[in-house]
Amino acid sequence: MSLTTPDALAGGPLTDTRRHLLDAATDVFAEKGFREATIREICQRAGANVAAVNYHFGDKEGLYEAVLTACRNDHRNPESHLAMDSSVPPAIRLEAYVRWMFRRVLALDREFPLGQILNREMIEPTPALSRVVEVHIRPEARWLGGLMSDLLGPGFARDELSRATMSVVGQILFYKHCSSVVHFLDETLMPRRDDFEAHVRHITDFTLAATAGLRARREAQSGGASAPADSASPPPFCNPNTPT
Amino acid sequence: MSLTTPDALAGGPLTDTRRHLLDAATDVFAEKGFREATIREICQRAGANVAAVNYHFGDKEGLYEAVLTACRNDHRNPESHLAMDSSVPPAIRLEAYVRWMFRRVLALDREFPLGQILNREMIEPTPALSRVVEVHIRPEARWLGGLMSDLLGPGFARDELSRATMSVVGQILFYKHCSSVVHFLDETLMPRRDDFEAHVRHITDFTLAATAGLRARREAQSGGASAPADSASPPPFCNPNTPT
DNA sequence: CGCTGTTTTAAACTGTCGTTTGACTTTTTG
DNA sequence: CAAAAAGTCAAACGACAGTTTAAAACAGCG
Repeated sequence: MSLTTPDALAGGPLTDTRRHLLDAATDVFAEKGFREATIREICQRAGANVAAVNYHFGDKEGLYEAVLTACRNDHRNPESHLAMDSSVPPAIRLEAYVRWMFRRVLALDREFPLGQILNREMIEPTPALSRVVEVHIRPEARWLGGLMSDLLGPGFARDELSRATMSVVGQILFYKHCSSVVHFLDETLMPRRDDFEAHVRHITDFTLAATAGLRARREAQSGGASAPADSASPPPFCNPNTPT
Repeated sequence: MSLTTPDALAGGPLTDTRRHLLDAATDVFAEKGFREATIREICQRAGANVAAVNYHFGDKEGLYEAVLTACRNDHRNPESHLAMDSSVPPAIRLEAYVRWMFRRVLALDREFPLGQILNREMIEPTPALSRVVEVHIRPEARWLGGLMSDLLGPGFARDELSRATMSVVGQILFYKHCSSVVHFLDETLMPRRDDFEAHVRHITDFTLAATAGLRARREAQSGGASAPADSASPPPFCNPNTPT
């Protein structure tokens, strides 16, 4: 299996064509997904030969993995910092998170293609799904689960917490995964730059109203009854292979 | 352009091979989507020759459209009737609708492939998207918008109503569009037959708590202020081309 | 039976995409 | 400087998918 390729799997030196290929591949994979992206288009955008991908990265999958390795999540975003700041009230953190994720999902910031690649990976998973989940999705899901726990208060089981978390991201991802249908139904329904904040406020308010209502009901129910041992149950979205 | 095909666009007589092709194509399109479905597999399942599709339906798109024409929505479902019954309280109708849509989305009933085809059409639209939206999606969206209006009460503008409606279907569709990620994150989170009702109840409760909270806030706000002319604004998800 | 129109069939055609090849050029290095 | 290694390039290969073709099989009917 020792091919002529120099360092197909390792990072290797970032020569010019390597960089150009990585940049072009990042854009094309984000725009079209792994399957619909063609090596020919990537090489054309990179100004390289068709054989360059196989030479530098082994094959198409190797290039895709290299793109995933090169992409870093956008944690320098101020919304991200606000959402992560545990000294901020949960309602404010939720709004900051919704705004942050919504921006990434809708690709309102052009210079951040990882969000698009993650979306593609959800709809049409590739062999790199496990890495994508462990590196990018699971940490964020666990964090959001903690925030939802703060909003809902005690007395909720692990799966109830998980479902509430998924209700939040479901509202956001809907606009990405169903964008063609939404656009066709009524193009004014699709978030634009001028009404983006109204969408953020709706999803935040909808979620806050829901959690407040569920919390009030749970507190009224467990007024005298014994609450389930929630603090003993593991937090949601744990890695089952990492028993930490 | 007069080909040798008998009645490529019209329905034509339902000979044996036609029926077998339609049945096989329905299954394959539902399982793999338009793009990944291959004519060769459809013909193999139908026990027909590869040229049969082009002879009977013109091309792959013609077969797809014929499948869409042959598929009818499942309005004989008891949950559908309960949801549509305007004499039933809105909260009950919402729960019935969530159960109905969830079952279609998750394909818990094997004998109803249209739901899968609709899902594929959202993620990867084909030229048949406009027909699919007008025939199947828009009527249901408008109906659900009316139900959300009942839940939210007066005083909500058209786009607020639309966003609330999309918050509901977003929660449901999430499990379909992100099934691979959810399965990988924690396979116990994916709805199964034994905890399906718990998911239905969560989405229903989450939505009911949200609408109740938003309604209470709106009623408190517009205690003395003038409410916007909501009854004059058109209902959500109207067809902009049909000014009825 | 023989003719006609319809349906079926095996095979080939066309285009695309990932990959490989072998010659050529550039860079590194002893 | 010259040999070796690394990189580039045009061209082709092999697989696959949608479509077409032309001959064969079949049906109805005088």
